[in-house]
Amino acid sequence: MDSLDMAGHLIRRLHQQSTLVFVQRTQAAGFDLTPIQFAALDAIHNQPGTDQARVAEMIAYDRATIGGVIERLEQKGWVHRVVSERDRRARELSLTPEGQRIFKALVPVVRNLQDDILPSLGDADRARFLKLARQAVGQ
Amino acid sequence: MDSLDMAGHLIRRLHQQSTLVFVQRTQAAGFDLTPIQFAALDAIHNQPGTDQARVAEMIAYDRATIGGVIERLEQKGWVHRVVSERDRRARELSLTPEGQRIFKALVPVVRNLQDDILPSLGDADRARFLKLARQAVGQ
DNA sequence: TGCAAATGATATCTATACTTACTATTCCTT
DNA sequence: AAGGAATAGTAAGTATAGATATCATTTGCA
Repeated sequence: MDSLDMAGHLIRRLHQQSTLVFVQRTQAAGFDLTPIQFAALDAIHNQPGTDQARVAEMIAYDRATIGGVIERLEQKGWVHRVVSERDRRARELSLTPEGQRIFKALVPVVRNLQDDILPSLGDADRARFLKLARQAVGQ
Repeated sequence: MDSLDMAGHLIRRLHQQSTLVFVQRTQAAGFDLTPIQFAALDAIHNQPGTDQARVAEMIAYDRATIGGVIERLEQKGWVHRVVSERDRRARELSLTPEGQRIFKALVPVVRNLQDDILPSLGDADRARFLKLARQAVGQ
């Protein structure tokens, strides 16, 4: 029995590889952010005015951790956070002009690094893998 | 462009799912440990007398974090850690009798939960996915 | 043989990631 | 309209995860 050959371990390795490639490639392009920060930017870009709980839902994240992620995006000056008038519990999120600019510049970089996350798979195998992955996460 | 449909994000979701299933299923069986703690136990079981740097290598982990993982296993009383006589920088690791017992009891539990990590894939698709994953991590 | 390079481990720092508990606010039902 | 349930967010705690720096020890080479 080899625990290193099981689903759990293989997926952990993939995640490791994925995060590493994301950070290295975006840094090489002159940016400083993590994959989850990008996912949050993307969610806010698609749904301006949304709140943290909605962002967490969209990117399949927990409510507790998203606060810190958004806070770091706010500190970078990419995200604006204001208390909602509709619901004073909630904070409405939007990209700042700087955030808009950064996000637009990031999109092609992030798109291009996807293939490098699975470098030892050919195009057909990669497409096959992604299709199965999509199915596995129920999407 | 939908960042949620890209390789990086799908892999993060898989990792999330994988960790959740591992913890839930092992807890249901009466154990309290994380996937990485199990991987470390497995490595030490396979190579008794090895040191932390070797364990980190075996399970593709970084040297800095493995110290904490092993320390928690030591606190649980599952791993014994002694300064090596060959090389006083290194600490030789081995499973305690309790650790041996726990590991043996864990093996079937961990093996059985693997399929639940990818529940929406049929047997054939799961095998296909794992083969591609193995290839992707260069194994 | 001496000393620089390499190695094992720890410490520190940042950032996920999730759980539980708590506060503030809103919703819903009677 | 009142009050309990539900929801948004934060706080605290534990555990990865990795980068970088430091310390002790060992190795290898001039």
